[in-house]
Amino acid sequence: MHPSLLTRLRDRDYRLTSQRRVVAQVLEGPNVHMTADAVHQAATDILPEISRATVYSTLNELTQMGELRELSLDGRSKRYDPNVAPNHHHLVCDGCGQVFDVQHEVAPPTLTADETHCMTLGRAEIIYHGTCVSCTAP
Amino acid sequence: MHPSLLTRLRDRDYRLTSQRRVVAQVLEGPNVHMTADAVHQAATDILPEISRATVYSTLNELTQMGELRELSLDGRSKRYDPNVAPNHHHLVCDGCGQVFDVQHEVAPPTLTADETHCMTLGRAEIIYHGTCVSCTAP
DNA sequence: CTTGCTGCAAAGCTTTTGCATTCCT
DNA sequence: AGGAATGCAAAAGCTTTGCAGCAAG
Repeated sequence: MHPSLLTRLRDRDYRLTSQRRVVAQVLEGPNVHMTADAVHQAATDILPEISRATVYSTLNELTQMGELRELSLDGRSKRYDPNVAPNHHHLVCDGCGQVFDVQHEVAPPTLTADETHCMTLGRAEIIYHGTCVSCTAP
Repeated sequence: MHPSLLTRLRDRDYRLTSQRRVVAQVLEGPNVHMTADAVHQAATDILPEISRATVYSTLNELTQMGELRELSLDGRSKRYDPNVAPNHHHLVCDGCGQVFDVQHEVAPPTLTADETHCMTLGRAEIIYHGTCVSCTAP
């Protein structure tokens, strides 16, 4: 099992203010893919005076540090994933936007030399699109 | 070779007004992944009085019809791809946002029964992240 | 005549920014 | 005290919407 987000942050030299701790706390757990707004709402329940700007800037810092992964799944708002394991992908309901983790053993097909267009390659993510049961019947 | 977007639209019963024709024209060609704003700008060069709202609504309709694919690659603005072939994926520069097509022979790994979470599966898209040559050296 | 498309402007949602204040060592 | 983090409010970027006018069958 991988260490939790909060544990990882303590192990780095990252100043854990109460606001930052609450943001990390809210993002803790498996299969968590919250929008910035959802994080702010959940954080507000614990720490009522936390501001939107702080939530946004914390999310951006953690993403920058590699402790969160930013997901652009639907063109609306970004989602934040505390699971940064490799070969970890997503299944999205195109109806309601709900997200499930998909953990594979194998990596996606590699690119041939001319397919890379001289770019330095980073990770490859797979987005599986689908429709969940609630969104099927109208 | 697949028929072009404009050809496909003519073959359906889609009313081709001058505005819609210009939008389709601008999106014609290989390796095209424009934002709505880019489409509007390019369209304005041809048809100066075309409005933003019309461009947006046309893009949404064509996406709905399955003639365009909406790409959420970077959490900023959506991009529109006239190439709707299967096993067609994307390589994105995380620096400048430029996009290249990637055409594979094989499909991504399939999901096991419990991985689908009872969802009806649609397409699977792979996003390869990387850094292009211009974005490498600071 | 009737339906649908367009343009304009306004509103909506998400995210970022500037600046004064507060917090923490 | 001094540097960093926070909150507030304003601004910025992207997209949708309501409505009046126009075009086309």
